[in-house]
Amino acid sequence: MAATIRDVARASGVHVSTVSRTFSAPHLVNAETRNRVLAVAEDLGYRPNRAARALTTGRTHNIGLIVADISNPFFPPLIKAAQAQARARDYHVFVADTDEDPQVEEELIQTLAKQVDGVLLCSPRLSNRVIERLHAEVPFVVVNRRVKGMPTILMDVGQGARLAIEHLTGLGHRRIALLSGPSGSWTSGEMRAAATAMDGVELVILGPNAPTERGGLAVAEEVIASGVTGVLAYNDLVAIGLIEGLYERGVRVPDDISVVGVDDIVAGRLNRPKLTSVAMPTAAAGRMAVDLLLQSFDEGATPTLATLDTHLVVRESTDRAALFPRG
Amino acid sequence: MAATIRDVARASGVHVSTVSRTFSAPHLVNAETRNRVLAVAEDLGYRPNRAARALTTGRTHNIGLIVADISNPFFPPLIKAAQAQARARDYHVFVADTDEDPQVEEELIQTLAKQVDGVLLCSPRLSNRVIERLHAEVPFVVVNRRVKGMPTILMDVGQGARLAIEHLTGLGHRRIALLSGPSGSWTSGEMRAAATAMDGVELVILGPNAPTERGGLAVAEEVIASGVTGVLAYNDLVAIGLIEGLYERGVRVPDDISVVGVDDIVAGRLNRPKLTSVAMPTAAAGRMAVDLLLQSFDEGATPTLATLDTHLVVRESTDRAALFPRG
DNA sequence: TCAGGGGCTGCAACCGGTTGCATGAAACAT
DNA sequence: ATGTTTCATGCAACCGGTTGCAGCCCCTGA
Repeated sequence: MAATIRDVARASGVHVSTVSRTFSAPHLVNAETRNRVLAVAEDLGYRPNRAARALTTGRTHNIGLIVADISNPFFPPLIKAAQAQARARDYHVFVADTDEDPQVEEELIQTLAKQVDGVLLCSPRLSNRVIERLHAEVPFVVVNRRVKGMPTILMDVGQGARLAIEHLTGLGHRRIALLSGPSGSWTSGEMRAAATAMDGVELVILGPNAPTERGGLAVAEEVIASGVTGVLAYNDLVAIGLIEGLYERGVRVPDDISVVGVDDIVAGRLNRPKLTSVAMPTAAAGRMAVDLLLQSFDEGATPTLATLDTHLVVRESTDRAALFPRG
Repeated sequence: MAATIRDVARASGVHVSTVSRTFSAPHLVNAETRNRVLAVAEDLGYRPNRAARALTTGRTHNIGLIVADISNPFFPPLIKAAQAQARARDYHVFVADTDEDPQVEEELIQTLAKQVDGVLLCSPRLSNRVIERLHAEVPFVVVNRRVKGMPTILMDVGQGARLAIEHLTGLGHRRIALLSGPSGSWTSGEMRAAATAMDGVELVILGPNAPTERGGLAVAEEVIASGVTGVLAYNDLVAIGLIEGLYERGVRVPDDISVVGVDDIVAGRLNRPKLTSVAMPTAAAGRMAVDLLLQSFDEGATPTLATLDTHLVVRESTDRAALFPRG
């Protein structure tokens, strides 16, 4: 149905190879010929068939983007940025959602591997060992996980955690809970490492928790029982769920307990109380991940490691510690 | 690098066509041979190359999914469901985001057209005329837009709007604002049509508004000026933004003004006040859209139209109309 | 005048599958 | 014993591009 390279060749009186070169190596063809071919192609509505091109070049011009859960508001800005960047580079993006299941994640990588030139692994739940094994099948860029020998983008959530805890101690909080995330999460580990390394804080670690508002709701009881006055939650969803759970039990935020989230998602900005949160540079990470991946195709470049800064956005969910904390 | 069909053929002592048939038409090959081939294939880690297959069959086994804005929480559950369903059917999904721009939407469809077997158009902003023209290039399933001659999935937001307004009038509200959405939005038109057709309501239509919390914030002033006591917003983001805007101006929800949203996104459930909202069956729509699309490949079936019910979830953002309305 | 070289184009093999047709063997009917 | 099916497999063309190689033309320098 659609015009092929041969149609264009016939209509413009040149050989198919000339048409091919007109598109993939324009400098090799005479300007006059090139223009004629382009005109005819335009006229016929010709577009190179990517499948055919992929067959000979071995390049699909597709990339895969694997996230734990599209519904987690942390990811869409990243996906959006990655997709826009890819499009600007003439690449298309397959998005896949693992439902937080490492098993599914592995399968997805396997099936995607032959379909794409590379994969963006965002906040993977797989172990490093498995990731390294799969790396033999397809190039990766890993976001928010440190895997040796692979291009990596990290958001410095350890720094963010420190800022959050300093903020809390600055408000007089001494006993602080850290709500950790899924066990496979690098982010969670970083937060924990940063938090435990800090002085002047009694740290209570609760979790692992599901990285959802449900996870926050579920841990509210424990938070109250732990006697803390400040909480750093794995992410904003957990923070929001926690606030809800506390509220249901008559504990108020920030009056009784201060809560800090991570990710600075829109919902947190709109919530009441507005959430104090560690902002993550997700859009920048998405763009950079795509560029790093494409770059890794061209050169046999040494894998880059980029660390992006995070910062604390103070809003209404944190306040001075109560003088007489609840028992 | 990776094993090809010829490697498998050589290693199992049969012709490539037999290997091919083993995978794509198993019933045509002797059980014994088939098992041998499968064993060898397994052994070599052979996986059919989709690009090559696409070249001869004309089927890519990919589908495109186009949404206005991935960051709009309405879409992720739909995307997630569609992607899971597609995967179950051995299809992969390209997700693309148009940034609410009809121009970009058209370009995306054009470039995606050759790469996929069909496209899911979710809440398109393009005109029906353009959609019909593009339909010549690639099969569509349209979600939340009525386009003749195409498989369509509608969420009955008109019914939802009626339920919302009945709910408000039942609480004593007489003068109600409808915050309309983007001009290309079918959903917005349906809501408007349903609302204007209702008796016993003084309807004030405001907009079009951007379908974001920013859009809601921006229209707060106008809402107050209009003297309404109840509001039906284009979606939850607008509703949340509006509540924020009203709050900034000292108008409280639901005490002074009642607000109903649409979509029933998670953020709305967590917001305070928790949002009364029209719930949309997004996940079901996503699954069904995929099935309708695949179905449209096989049979030259007459395009189906499916209408999915919506329902009202009453929470805290609506209450009895104030006896002495402001204004 | 002729060798050498650069610029442009054509030729044809190739990428990894699919599929209509031919072939051959076995099974069955007559 | 012969003709007819049926079943399984091989053969080879084809999908729509890409690319190494060869050939041609024309320009340059000796």
